[in-house]
Parts: sequence; structure tokens; C-alpha cells
Amino acid sequence: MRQSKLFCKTKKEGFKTAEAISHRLLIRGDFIDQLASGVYSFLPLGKRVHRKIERIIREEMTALGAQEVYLPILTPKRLWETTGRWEKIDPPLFKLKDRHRKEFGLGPTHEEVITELVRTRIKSYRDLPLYLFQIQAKFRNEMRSTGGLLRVREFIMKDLYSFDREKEEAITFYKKVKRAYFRIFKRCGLKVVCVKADPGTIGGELSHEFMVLSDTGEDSVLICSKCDFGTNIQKFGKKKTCPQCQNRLIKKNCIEVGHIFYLAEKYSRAIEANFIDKKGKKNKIIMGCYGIGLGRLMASIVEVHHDEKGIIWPIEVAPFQVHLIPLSGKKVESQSKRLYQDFQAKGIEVLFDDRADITPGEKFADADLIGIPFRIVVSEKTLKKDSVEVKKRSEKKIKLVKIKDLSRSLINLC
RNA sequence: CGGAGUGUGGCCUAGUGGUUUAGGGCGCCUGCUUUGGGAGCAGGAGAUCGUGAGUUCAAAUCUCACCACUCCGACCA
Repeated sequence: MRQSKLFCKTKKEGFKTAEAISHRLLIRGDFIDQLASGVYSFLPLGKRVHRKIERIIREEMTALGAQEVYLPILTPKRLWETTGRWEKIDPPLFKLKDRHRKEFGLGPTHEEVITELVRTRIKSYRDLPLYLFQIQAKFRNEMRSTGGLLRVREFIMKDLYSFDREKEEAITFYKKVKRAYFRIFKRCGLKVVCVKADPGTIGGELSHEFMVLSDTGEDSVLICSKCDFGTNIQKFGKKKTCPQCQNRLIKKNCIEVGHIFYLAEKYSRAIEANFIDKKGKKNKIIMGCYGIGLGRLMASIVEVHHDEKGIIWPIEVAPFQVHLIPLSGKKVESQSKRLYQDFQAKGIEVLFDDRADITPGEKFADADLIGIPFRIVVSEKTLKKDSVEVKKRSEKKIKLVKIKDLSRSLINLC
């Protein structure tokens, strides 16, 4: 992508009342634009990052044997009444009426919808287990939105739903999802703590939250200073030492990026989603549901990976892998164009700062703000040695690399 | 929903009743110059001072109402 064509206007100053660092940096870097409180547009850079996160999640879901579906956002009132959540769900539904005065809710989660879908076509134990997921918009009528993308009213969420024959099978899958979640967050460059949680209005018997440790977090957890133990503060009471290794527990702020629930029969009972087992007996389908908020995850990555100059994207979620920055000069121009084409041919995602009449300082400042992992500077100085400068966004040191060796070393790094 | 705060060109802001036909910086447009950390000079465009009502000879400035956004509480991915 040529930066001169990129729909992105970075700002030198963000708005001062925003508390969350991710909020300020994503706005300044023009990744997102706010339309209303808790309602955001994703601009090309932001959309690219979001798509990378989607890709990671989609891969991990597919690896679990789950199949992707699309479920409606506009959902009829009667479906919500089967579980009593038309009135009771918290945060409340966004409700609206059609021209015939029929009532609908904008889906904040899809247990009812998917259970209804599965009910009409799963009748036999032979059809189970079944795992379906969706990556789409959810609407939540929150009391208040906060911290940019950290808590919003419209957002893209991955929801996975599991349908099993019995508890043991369902719990085994639950554990598999838990491991998949750790992989997802790791690929996003995040260390998470998984803690036992309260099922809330989703309901069910067992649930775990995945927490990213970050000062901006609204939640807090107790983590062990030595081992990997972590727990919810309310659940743990006043104890000060780790039950696993007896070392000291520390309180940390955190952001909830994922939540998994073992639902058992809660929804299959209400919606009468049954199957016939081997012995010909009717049973309720055993369910689980597993959510990740993509925008919140994206903001959490920024909360963890940034410095005073801007964002430092982990390679797998970066909007581009390489930021190619030519300084002035005829030779520089032709050489960098060649590099740009070469990278594209090799499948390296590159943002080419071909903007004219922009001083080096401004290019560098933008590069630091946008946070692409590798920066390559081409200048008269470097070309005298048939080289370019390669700098990692996460490091201070700059390396001179011979142009003939460049593509190969980059492919290894990306 | 309760509490606190803010609202002045796209962004950051000065201005707290009267030479304010609202000032500056960034950004934008034109021309020249410049090119290793957000450049320089010259010229230019762009604002019903959140909205409405009121007080006053006079309102961006005071009063009231409404709206919007931010932050704290509760809830959540």
C-alpha cells in the first residue's frame, strides 16, 4: 500500500479527556473514528488489524472443529421470551419495532438464536457433538461506554457455541477451548490470566474469564508472584498466599478479553433442543458458549504494547509487516520503488511512505505512532553501502542490511 | 441511572460582560525554499463560539433548559 493513497490522517495531539492509552493512540493513529459514545468506525489501518485478529481466531476455531455461521442481528421478541431474557438481560436489549409494530431486539449474544437453529435440525446422537461459531456485530445497551474500544455498545464478537451429548464430553471440549484461547491471546502478543468467574445473566454452571494484566483495566485479579496461579478477588477472600506454591499473591488490574461458559441444559431446556440417544431416550443437548470481544482485544493489545511515541504492534496483528520509508534523492526513489515491488511480489505486507514533501522527521513520527513492526529506511547514505536501515519498532538499535540480503532476512522475520 | 467535568474552524486551544469585524498553533490550499526526528518564508480558505430561551445599552463570557462527549460508580467481551 502506498501511504500517499492511504485513508489515514494522523494527529499530533489526541483529545485530552481520554484516559485510556489505547483510546488516545488509536484515535491519533487514525485507526478508528468515534461516531457516538461507544460507537466507532474502523478506518483502513484499524480494519486491517481487526481482520488479522479475526484471522487468528478463525484459524483456532477451525482447528477445534468448529464451523462458521452467520446469525441475524435483528432478532424477534418471541425468541427472547422463551428464556425470559426479553426483560431480564443485563445490559438491556436495544429494542425496536418494525412497521407492523412487531418487536425486535438487536442481538447482544446469540444463545437463543443458535439453540433454536440447532433444535430444528439436530435430532440424533449421531449429529453430535456440534460446534458452531460466528464473528459478527453485537449490540449492548450499556449504562456507559468507556476507554475507546474497551467498552462499547456495538462491537464485533466471536461467539462459539458447543452442543454435546453429555456433561463429560462438554467439559472435555470446554477445556480444549480454554487451551485454544491461550493460543489466541498468545498469538495476539498477550499474556492472560484465566480465572474462575460468575456466569452472570448468560447463566450456566461453570465459567472462566481471560484477563489481560493492564493498569487501565476495570477489573482486578490476584496473581501469584512466582507461579501461574490467578484468581478472582471476590472468590478468593482475604487470603494472601498462593494455594499452589505458598508464595505471595499480588493484586493487578486487568481487562476481561474472553469469557467461557459451561451452560449445561439452561438454553436447551427452555428452547426444547433435544436429541435421541443410543438407547432411544430423549435428552437435552448439553451446551457451552465462548466469547471474545475483538475490538476490546485490539485495544488491550495497544494497552500492553506501546511506548511514549506510539503503538508497537505484535507482528501477527500488525496492519502491515514492513514500513518502507524512503528519504529524499533520485536514486533513493527508484531503489525504494524496486524494493516495494519486490516485497509485494514476495507476499510481504508493506506500507510504502511515498508521500512527497514530507520531512523525514514527520515520516518517522508517523511510523512510530502507527507501530508497524519493521521499519526500513532508504537514503543516499545507506545506498552508498548498497544497504538500507532496518529497525524494529520494539527496539532502539538500527541495523544496516545489504539490499541483496533484505528480502530473505525479512521473510524469516515476518 | 446517580455523581463530577467539558463543549470556541478538521485537531489543540487564548479569550470569564465593552477597541473581539472571535486571537494563536497544528492541519489544509498556492508559490518559492528545504529534506535523517513532526522544517522556513510569503500569501490564502475555513467558526452561525454545542442548541434554544432569557438577563443587559452590550453576551463566547451571566442565568435557565436541553443536547453531546469524557471521567468515577454499577454491568460486561
